[in-house]
Amino acid sequence: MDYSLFLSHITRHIDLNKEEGDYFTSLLHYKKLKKKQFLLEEGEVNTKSTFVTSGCLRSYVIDKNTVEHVLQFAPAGWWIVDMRSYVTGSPARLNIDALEESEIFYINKPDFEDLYLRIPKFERFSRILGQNSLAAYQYRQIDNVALSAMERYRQFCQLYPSLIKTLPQKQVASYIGVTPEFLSKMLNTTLI
Amino acid sequence: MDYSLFLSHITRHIDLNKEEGDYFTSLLHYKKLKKKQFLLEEGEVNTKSTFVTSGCLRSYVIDKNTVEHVLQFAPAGWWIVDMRSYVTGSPARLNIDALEESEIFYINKPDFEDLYLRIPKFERFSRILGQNSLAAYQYRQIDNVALSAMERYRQFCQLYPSLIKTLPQKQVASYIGVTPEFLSKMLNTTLI
DNA sequence: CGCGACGTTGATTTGCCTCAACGATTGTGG
DNA sequence: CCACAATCGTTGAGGCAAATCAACGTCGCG
Repeated sequence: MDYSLFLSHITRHIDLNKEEGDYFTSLLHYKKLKKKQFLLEEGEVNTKSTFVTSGCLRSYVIDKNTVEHVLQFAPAGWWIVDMRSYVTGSPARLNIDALEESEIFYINKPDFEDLYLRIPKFERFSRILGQNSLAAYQYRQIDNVALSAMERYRQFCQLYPSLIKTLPQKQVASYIGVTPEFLSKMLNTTLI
Repeated sequence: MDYSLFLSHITRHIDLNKEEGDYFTSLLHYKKLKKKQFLLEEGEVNTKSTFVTSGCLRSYVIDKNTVEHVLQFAPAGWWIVDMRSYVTGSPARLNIDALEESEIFYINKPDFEDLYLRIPKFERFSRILGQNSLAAYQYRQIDNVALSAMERYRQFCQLYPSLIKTLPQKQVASYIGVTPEFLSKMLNTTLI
């Protein structure tokens, strides 16, 4: 099993010796997801932290008109979770599925809690990860309220230059908060 | 100086003995803010973590049409920070000011970093705080994309029953993402 | 007292949505 | 390996939620 991407992600923030690394990887579960396969469905409890090693997942809600709204894309190297459900054990509002064939590692919450006690350095790791995620969410929120649809699209292209090439346009539309029809018109009429 | 609200906030998540509590409070700076006084202005670097003990602060952006968009309210017992600026040292996009006369404690970032090394339990505290904040931001984002203006207003009333009574209506409008005129019409025409 | 901030109401505009139809591409089962 | 079904992007007509602009009454405060 290839843990290298995951371990290098961890050791960007904290140092691990061999024993600690081995203990950590012993907690990991590997899973391969087919396109459209669900990792979490609305109403279930999100009991694991998931790290993507290949492919691309997404989290999204479905509103009362059955329209999907993408909250996050998670290509290789990203975590994805319904944090409220994970922290409180309440039913998830988010769905998480695979946009293409993908590989993930996940850790069950009780194992992660043990890990904090056994190797307290992981508290630091999660603290840093949480702060970075929070920074991203704050700024996404700012963009959503302060920018026009076209500006949000440009922002998205800047932020995820690699995703823009592979993602179906309707997924991008859902992420930036417009209909696929509108995004299409926007891209084909705005010549500037 | 009254540290009780702050300390009880901390000890909800981690235990502190007297010595640890004393060291922690020795890092705190007290400040009283007048109404409309700024704690952070766009372009500055957010170098401190701020905890509110009385009154109410807000963070907001100003878009290119000079319209304010409120990202967060911070009444007593809440933290407030431009996390991207705090983490990376980049110029802040957020403004933070006081909606009324308020009291805060802040900790400078280098002191907080030392605190993590001196009392590693604070890594755990910040990890838990970060996860809770992340949960809140994810769900706010969901509400913003999946709910109508009226539903967002109701959601706000549920979430901040105490704020709704004291806050000027235009601040609430800005938070839920509509103009003050529209919120007024919405509340006076919808009889249901 | 007088000024500025706030809430309200009306007339008008607009950014984006809805619905519908169509061609191009992808993928899948017979 | 082909045929058919999905899925996707595009385009047009029409509609609606919310914004903009403007005017006015009220209140709190310096």
